[in-house]
Amino acid sequence: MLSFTEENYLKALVQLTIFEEGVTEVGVNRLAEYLGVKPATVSDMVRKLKKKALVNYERYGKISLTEEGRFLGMMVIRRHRLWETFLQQKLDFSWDEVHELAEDLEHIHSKKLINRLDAFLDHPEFDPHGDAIPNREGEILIPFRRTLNDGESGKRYKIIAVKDNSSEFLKYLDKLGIAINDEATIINKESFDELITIRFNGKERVLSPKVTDYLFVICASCLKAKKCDC
Amino acid sequence: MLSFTEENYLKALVQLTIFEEGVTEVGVNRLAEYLGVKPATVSDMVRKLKKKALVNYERYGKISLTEEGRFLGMMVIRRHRLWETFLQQKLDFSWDEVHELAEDLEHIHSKKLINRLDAFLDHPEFDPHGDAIPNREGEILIPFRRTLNDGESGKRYKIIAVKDNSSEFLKYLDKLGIAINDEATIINKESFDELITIRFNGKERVLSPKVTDYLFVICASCLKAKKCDC
DNA sequence: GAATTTTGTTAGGCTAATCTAACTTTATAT
DNA sequence: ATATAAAGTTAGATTAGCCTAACAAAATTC
Ligand SMILES: [Mn+2]
Ligand SMILES: [Mn+2]
Ligand SMILES: [Mn+2]
Ligand SMILES: [Mn+2]
Repeated sequence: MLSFTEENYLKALVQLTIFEEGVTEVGVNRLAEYLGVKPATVSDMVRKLKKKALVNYERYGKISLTEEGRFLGMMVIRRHRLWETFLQQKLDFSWDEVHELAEDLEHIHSKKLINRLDAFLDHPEFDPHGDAIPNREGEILIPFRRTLNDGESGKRYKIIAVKDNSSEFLKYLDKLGIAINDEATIINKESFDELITIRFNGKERVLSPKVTDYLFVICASCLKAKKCDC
Repeated sequence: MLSFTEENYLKALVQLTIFEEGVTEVGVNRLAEYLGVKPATVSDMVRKLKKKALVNYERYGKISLTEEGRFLGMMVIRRHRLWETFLQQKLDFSWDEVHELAEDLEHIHSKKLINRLDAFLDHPEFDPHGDAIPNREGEILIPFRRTLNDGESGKRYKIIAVKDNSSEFLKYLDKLGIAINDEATIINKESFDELITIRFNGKERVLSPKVTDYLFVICASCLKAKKCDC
């Protein structure tokens, strides 16, 4: 059985080497920074995870997940996102509150519990932040995700997920009236300061890159494909 | 903030000094036995809890809870019993499965979460084992509880709670067809081997003291009083 | 009231997860 | 191709929670 801490290392590795576009391995320093610990600590832990066959790693080399490590990391994320969905849908928490609570709940291990929870929620596909929920095999839909900042003027986009789950960011979106599944048209793109003006639900808003860089979108014409290369 | 372990010590102390009839303090050995650790370990931990003003204790003396310690211990039990109720009512777990899972869930700290859960469940009074759920002030109904083994032949009793939450015991009750809130009449009490025969719901069962000692009852004539001295 | 048993404490050690400080290896830039 | 910078490792310390073994105090028994 994995400890709390070991699970958090695996989860971090999934985030950094699978969800991060085009990266399949990370260094000790990057992982340490991500987890908020010192490189020395990661150095030790990674040796331990290697002994358990959860990561690939050689002295002074890069770290990547093994099949088993990837699966276990995905399970942590599955639990996290299912609990977030439960908290929002059944206990009426707002989307900026659920992440914190799920950080603890994700470490409750029972397989049966999490599958019952999944059924109770009617097998949700996405969590409150628009992130896909891995299935019980650890498989997940990882779409090519572009941000609103990459969008073109005049085109229409659907907001499918947020890249930042922090309470501050999510509350700001609430204030702007922006929510997952909203469709917005870019009516202006200022190249000087990267300000983007969008129109949606009859409203008009000016957004800075601090927002547009953290909103994942799909262009309206690719909606069915759940993938957008155009 | 209390650790997992500290919370388990406080919970154990509530069980031993508040729920156990007529006991207000315990020794190091008893607590160690209850928690499944060595006395030396308890000796250390109790000094730590005293420094945090959660227990009253002097070297070579008995251990009891302070006001604060009692409250925090009660909160652990409140969370435990609310989660048990959730698991049974919403996720369809059976009463012999919920205790194990609640052992982990009880350590999730958010006050808001537990109060939302309470509301979601419609403020239940009792958990799946018939145990009263402490309210948010840490208050609890502690009825005078007698077991079926103390009952008299010919009288009618309602089964209100079980004293043992183990899966084995609860499954045996399922097999006998005995459930919380059943009403049964004692039709025979054998003084030689303490076997008790009851009739309930048209069935008749012979019970050993291993069962009758672990079923809390109230006599049918005192049902409204929720307390039974007769 | 002394001997024995029970109960509780202390000293010293272990493991997991963290740190700091000193060091080594690898990468980058002249 | 060196020098410098960046990345990674190691040694030694700390804290929480546990252990065993030796000891001390308190309670019981004779
Ligand atoms: Mn989250
Ligand atoms: Mn999420
Ligand atoms: Mn229980
Ligand atoms: Mn219970």
